[in-house]
Amino acid sequence: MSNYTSILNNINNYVSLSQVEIERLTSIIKTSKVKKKQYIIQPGIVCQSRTYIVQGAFKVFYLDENGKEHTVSIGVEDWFVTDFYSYINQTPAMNYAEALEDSVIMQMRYEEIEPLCREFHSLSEYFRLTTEKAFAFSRRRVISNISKTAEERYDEYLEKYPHIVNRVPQYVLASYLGMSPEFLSKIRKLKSK
Amino acid sequence: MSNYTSILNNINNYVSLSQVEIERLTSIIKTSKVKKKQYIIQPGIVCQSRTYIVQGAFKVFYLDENGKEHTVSIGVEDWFVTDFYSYINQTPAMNYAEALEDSVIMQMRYEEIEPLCREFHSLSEYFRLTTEKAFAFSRRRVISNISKTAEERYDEYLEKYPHIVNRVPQYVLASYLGMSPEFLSKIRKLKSK
DNA sequence: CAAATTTCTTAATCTAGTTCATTTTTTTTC
DNA sequence: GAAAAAAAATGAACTAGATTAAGAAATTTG
Repeated sequence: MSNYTSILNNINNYVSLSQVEIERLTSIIKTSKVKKKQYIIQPGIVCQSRTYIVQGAFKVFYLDENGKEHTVSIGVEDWFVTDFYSYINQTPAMNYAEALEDSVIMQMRYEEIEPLCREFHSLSEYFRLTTEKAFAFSRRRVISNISKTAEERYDEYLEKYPHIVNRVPQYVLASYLGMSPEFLSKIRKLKSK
Repeated sequence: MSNYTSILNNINNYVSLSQVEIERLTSIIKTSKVKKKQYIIQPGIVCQSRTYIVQGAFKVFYLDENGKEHTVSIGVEDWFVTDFYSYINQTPAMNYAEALEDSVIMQMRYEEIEPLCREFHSLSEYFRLTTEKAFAFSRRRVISNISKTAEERYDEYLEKYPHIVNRVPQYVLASYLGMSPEFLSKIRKLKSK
């Protein structure tokens, strides 16, 4: 039933897998459909899998002591959604991951994919290279957060992810960018003039 | 002359290297002493190496259009200092990395360590696992930045890195935490009462 | 160890961005 | 497709934190 084209193409951008590796990898991948508003990660529960988005969109967020929502990340097709802290330490998650649209995901469980990384060098390389990229990207976000104004952060996002801006609710984007939804609304109004 | 104990111990926390792997790795490691205030990374120049801190401390920062300094990261013994974005893409760096103390570092050049990662599975695993950890940590910092007050961020740092707080200039820490030095001074005064 | 330089403190003023409350618009649901 | 629910807009009042400026303390350097 499953079509692995999309994830295998992604992997192929970084390393090449042998036929055996492909078979072993796809054998542990579990494909599923997730309805909008459904959670795939929840606080208190260990994040068991690396989740690749085949189709759809997700937000990762957490609720602070005041019940206020903070968007940690936004992901669409061809991205991974994971509560990394929970996943690598195999400790209960702090965050939710919620489908923003009806989605299709492919999941690899920790107990299966980690041994596979230890077994297959190229798989290890794939995750090394992609995580290095994600890390570099995260650093850039930190830099924006500590040194740019709200408007500059919005502009930056607009330029970098024009295809995502209008796909997620505005309050989710505002929270991702570290500002109130009212303020983002104000910024947008200013721009539209 | 060089003593590799420290970096090899670090690696040993994640994977075990064979004698051959150790020899090949140490053969490409270049040890050097860096005087306080010296730069090991500079804007416009490609970040050529992964740099491991054997002894000392570094700050990574960049200067914005107004010449204002923003601390991207602070590193001490047993940490890596790298402008990751520049390193992985082998494009000119945006940041400076400057020694905060007289330091001893071990460097592995991109052209040498990357092939070694492709050759040796355990080395690839080592960098995969440590980068995953660094990434999870960076995510946490993003969360703090978007959802916590300046005081909460300081408290968090104080709890997490009590040994670093008094080792770096206060204005560097303030900038790392995304606040003005004056405001950090105010927070500290409040606490001391 | 004195002079120079760098870092830290303090206080007054200012502003980018928040909060709160209400209304309008859009989306979802039955 | 009407009613309910969720999201967005608007504006007024407020505040966390920035900026500026000047003096005090600490550190570095010859």
